[in-house]
Order: sequence, then structure tokens, then C-alpha cells
Amino acid sequence: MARKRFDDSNCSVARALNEVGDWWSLLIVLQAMYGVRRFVDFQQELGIARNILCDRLARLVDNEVLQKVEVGEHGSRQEYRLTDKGRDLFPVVIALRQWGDKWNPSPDGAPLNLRDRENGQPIRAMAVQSMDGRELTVRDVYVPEEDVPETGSQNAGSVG
Amino acid sequence: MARKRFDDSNCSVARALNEVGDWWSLLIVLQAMYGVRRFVDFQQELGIARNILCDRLARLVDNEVLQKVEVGEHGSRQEYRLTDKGRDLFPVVIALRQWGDKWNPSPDGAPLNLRDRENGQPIRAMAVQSMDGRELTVRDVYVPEEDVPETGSQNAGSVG
DNA sequence: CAATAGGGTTGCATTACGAAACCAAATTAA
DNA sequence: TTAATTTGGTTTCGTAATGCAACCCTATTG
Repeated sequence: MARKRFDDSNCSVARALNEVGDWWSLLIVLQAMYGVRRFVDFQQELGIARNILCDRLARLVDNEVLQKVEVGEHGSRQEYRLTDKGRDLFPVVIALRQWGDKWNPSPDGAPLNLRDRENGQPIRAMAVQSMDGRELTVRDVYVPEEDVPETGSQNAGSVG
Repeated sequence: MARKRFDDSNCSVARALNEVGDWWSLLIVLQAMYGVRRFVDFQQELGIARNILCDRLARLVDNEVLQKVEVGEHGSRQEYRLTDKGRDLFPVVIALRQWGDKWNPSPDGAPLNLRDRENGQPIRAMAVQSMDGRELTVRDVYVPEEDVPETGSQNAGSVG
């Protein structure tokens, strides 16, 4: 049967995964953050099959993560650029990258080091924070009683 | 042909997606963060096919994101619990959730609100930060020249 | 002792993915 | 000016992954 979709799930993680939760989409967004904009370049950087790339780009455009821009005089040259929505995936990508670097260190050498353009310092480790800046773990948070989603659909009861 | 895998990619995002980048794995981890530990509960909460759930749980255990624990006297009752590695996905999940809440608001009602156990306040929006706490966008970071990965394999040149 | 719950496995139909070939418009090279 | 190349796709086809349902075995409950 068809792959299950979660467009109308009342879990926003599920809805998010619906848009960028497949093998390629996030990598495409990552490349876009690296500055890649052209079909051929995505294809070469990722080694993705062209038909799949077409499909993913179209879906990302549909979901307004990317925007397709005609460049060149008579059309026939396109660019795929990140929208604000797409750029907003930056924390997701960085969180994932840091997790990967920490728990699956690169087989050959140092992790990609990202630096603050302003002073050349490395960036901070991503963390869930309280309003006053404390770092929160899974156990430090909860869902208020009145907001606990009913079980059996997509969300379980308590966090922690 | 086989779905492309990225075990040995020198991009840590790709390696991370290799472990939790499919449709179900992150949702399973999310449920685990909600406190779900039993096979049947995962199955009911997610509505996932049982064989797929088996496969994903086994893979997550292999990758040390979950740990399988025998409970009950004579075996035959298992629990799947998050490891430190799994719990460390918290920032990833929260970043994804906040992105989903912002750009694909729940069709029926308010987003799941997570609160700080210590004072009942909501948590902060995830952000990539500089060492001194400034919020950084994609354009505020760069990769130092000597660390720029060669093009054509898995990473493009510059960030921004 | 029968019924049920927990945790899987097996078979089968449907769908998605990957590789390579093919295509057409627009550039560039000769 | 014609031929080759680049860009952005689509088509075809074989393989892999998914979902559903049915089945299995071991504990526990009634």
C-alpha cells in the first residue's frame, strides 16, 4: 500500500517530517544552505538520481521550502532558492549535524567546523533552553494537563 | 537498486539521516521521549505496520539510539528505552517541532506546549547561537578556508 | 483450561527508488 | 552555421521498501 502520510496529523513533528522527512529533502536543503542553487549542481553534489531530484525539488517548492526562479534571458535556466521557511530549517540541520558529529564522528577527520562570521569563533552546541537560558533535557519539561493530547491518535500522554 | 545509504559519507548530516532519517525512526524516538516503551504502544500510537516497527526498533537498537531491556520475570516482556545517544536527539526533535508549529500550524488547535518543569514557563525557540549568545542565521556563519570540503563528493564549497 | 496480551515473523500486493536512456531548448565551440 | 554541450527534465524498467493481514509462540488472566 501507499506510504503513510501525515498531512493532517495533529503532531507537528509528523507534519514536518511529511515535508522534509525523507532521505533526500533535508540534504537538498542542506546543499541549498551551502549555496547550491542549480539542478545539475544538486545532482552532482548529492549523487541523487535525476528523476528523484525532480520529484523532491518539486515537492519542496510545493511546500514552499524552496522557490523556483527563472534566470537567464529566455527562460530555461532555473534556480532553486531557499525561502524563509526553508532558511528556518537551519536549527534543525545544525542540531542534526551536531548530533551526527558527536555520536557518529566522521570516519576521516574532523567535523565540519562552522564559525561565526563576526568573530571567527565556533558556534554553540544546540540545546533546548528555558526562558532564562538553562539547558533543558527531556526530563526537565512537561506538557500541562489541559494540553495533554488524547492517546491513540498520534501523541502519547506525558513527556519525560 | 538499493536505497542509497550514507554510512561513510563525510557529511555528518548524511550519516545522521542514515540512522534516523526515514519516515518512522524519528517518530519512534519522539514517542520514546513521551515515555512510550512497549512494542504494542508504539504500534498503537503511530499506527505503523508491525513488521516495519520491528525493523525500525531493531535498527535503532543497532545504532544505539534505543536499548532493548528484558522486563518481567521469565523474559518475554521487553522495553525499548532511550539511550544517552537517543536522548541527545531532543534538540533535533524540538527544532523540528517548532519548525512544524511555525510553518504548518496544527489544523485543529494549538501547538503542543512544552513547559519548563522548574517554573512552568514555556521553552525558548531553538536557535543557532554564537558563543556570546547572539542568534545566527545561515548567512552569519562560514567554513574556514582550510576546512572547506572538496566539491563533488558530498559537500559543497561555502556556507552562506 | 480457554482466552487474551505481548512481541514477532511470513506472504503478498502496491508503491517508491535508482540507473540509465532519451528528449528538447538554449548555449557555446568550431 | 553547424555541431557539440549544458540544463532541466521525462520514460522505462528492475529492485527494494511499505502496508495489510494472517499466523506463531510464550506468558499471563479469567
